[in-house]
Amino acid sequence: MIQSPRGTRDFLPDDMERRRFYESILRQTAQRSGFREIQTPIFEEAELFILRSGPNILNELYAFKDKGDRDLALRPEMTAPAIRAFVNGMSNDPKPIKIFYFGQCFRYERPQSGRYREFFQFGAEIIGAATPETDAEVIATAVGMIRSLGLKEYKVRIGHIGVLRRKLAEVGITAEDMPPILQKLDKKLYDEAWPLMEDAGVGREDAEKVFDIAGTVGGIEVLDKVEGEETAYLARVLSYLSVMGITEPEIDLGVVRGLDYYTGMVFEAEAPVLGAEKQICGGGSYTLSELFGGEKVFTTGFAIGFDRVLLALEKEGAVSPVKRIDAYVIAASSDTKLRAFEIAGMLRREGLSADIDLSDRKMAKAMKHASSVGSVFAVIVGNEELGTGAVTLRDMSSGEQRLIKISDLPAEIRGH
RNA sequence: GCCGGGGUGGGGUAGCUUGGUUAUCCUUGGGGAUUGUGGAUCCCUUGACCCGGGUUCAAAUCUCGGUCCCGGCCCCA
Repeated sequence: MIQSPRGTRDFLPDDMERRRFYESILRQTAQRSGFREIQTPIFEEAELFILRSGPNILNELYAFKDKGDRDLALRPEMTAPAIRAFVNGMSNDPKPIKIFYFGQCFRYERPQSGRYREFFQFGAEIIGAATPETDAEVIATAVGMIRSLGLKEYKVRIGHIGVLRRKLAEVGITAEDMPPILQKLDKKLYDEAWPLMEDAGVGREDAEKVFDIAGTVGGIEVLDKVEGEETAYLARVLSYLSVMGITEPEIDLGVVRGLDYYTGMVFEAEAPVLGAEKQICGGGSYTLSELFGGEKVFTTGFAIGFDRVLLALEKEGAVSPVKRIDAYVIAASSDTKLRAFEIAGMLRREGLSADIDLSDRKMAKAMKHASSVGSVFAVIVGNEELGTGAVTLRDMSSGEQRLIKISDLPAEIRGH
């Protein structure tokens, strides 16, 4: 037996129905805010991702050479492809540009709860604007999505990449020393950040001030405690969010995000029901286009980990509606089979979903099948009824059945 | 890359410690009891020890390696 490759999954009909249901919620939510969908290739030149994330990501990339000796890679994320597509094909579109995308990404990592080698991301970007309004719009969209999916428990934290960086620079940390320190501060591991800072020549008193900022968490009022244009900016973002009814985000000035192309506001969302891999959404404002040969354009965007959100919803006991077919057509005897197929074809042309017995089963078996595939009605095509131009329509949940003229059948089924 | 727990029909499981008859039970699938009516019951039936090496007269059971799954660390664009 051949199994699906490590870290990948088959999505069977029940899974797919559920996934498509939530996908369409995400699409509708994005469209409601004026975002339009794009689709980019599943593989790209490996260079694209190296430009974005540095050469180290090659280790976690599904990279390969094609027959033309091109260095390609399955996409590990979709922000870089989206910005590449913008540079290539949308750079002269009226700004700001609002786009969204959904699709699978691939990372060569150790699978664990909520982490797969093939996983699905939903993301959105606003390209060509750098204002508190833009950032608020993006956060509002992200939160709107999480809400419309029906997730009950989640946390949203908003920070600003500039606050900590400026403070660290002020106390004498060089740009090269900053990343490992920021990483510790992001996790609020001050004990581990301190030795690094000490080595870089920072005094204890200055370090405490840095920890203070990294630990600034709470409502809009905590912004008053930290001076600077960044906190004033965040206050404006929050006020826009507030009037749109988005009140759940907290301020967390310790939010750092991994990469240094972020330029300002950053935010994250997590679902506590998930274990170690609980982050469900991440985003912020950045510039990337200049790396890909375009002009520098400010962008704010986010990506939602679709699989994780679904996992969280499942843990919360959310149920998605089950799709049913309208009618299962059953020939009462073999000499009415042609008429049964004729009726099934007619129902389908009328836009109804109709299934029909394909093997020579007895009626009881066919009825059982109709029941197990979740058909709303059974249409019994037998000689007795056909004589008067009618069939028997059976409501599968109540068991009631009536004689219905074939010409009235679509209306009867639709009217249910 | 590291640590721990696992893998028995399509799904869920018993058996494994203490090696030994035809590998248990539930469910699902197929057929029948029911000759024009499903969800109940009964009967029949298909179907499994992750892969490979080792120990042994004998391995689902012990052992080693691989592989995959689950949880965690690291990482997380």
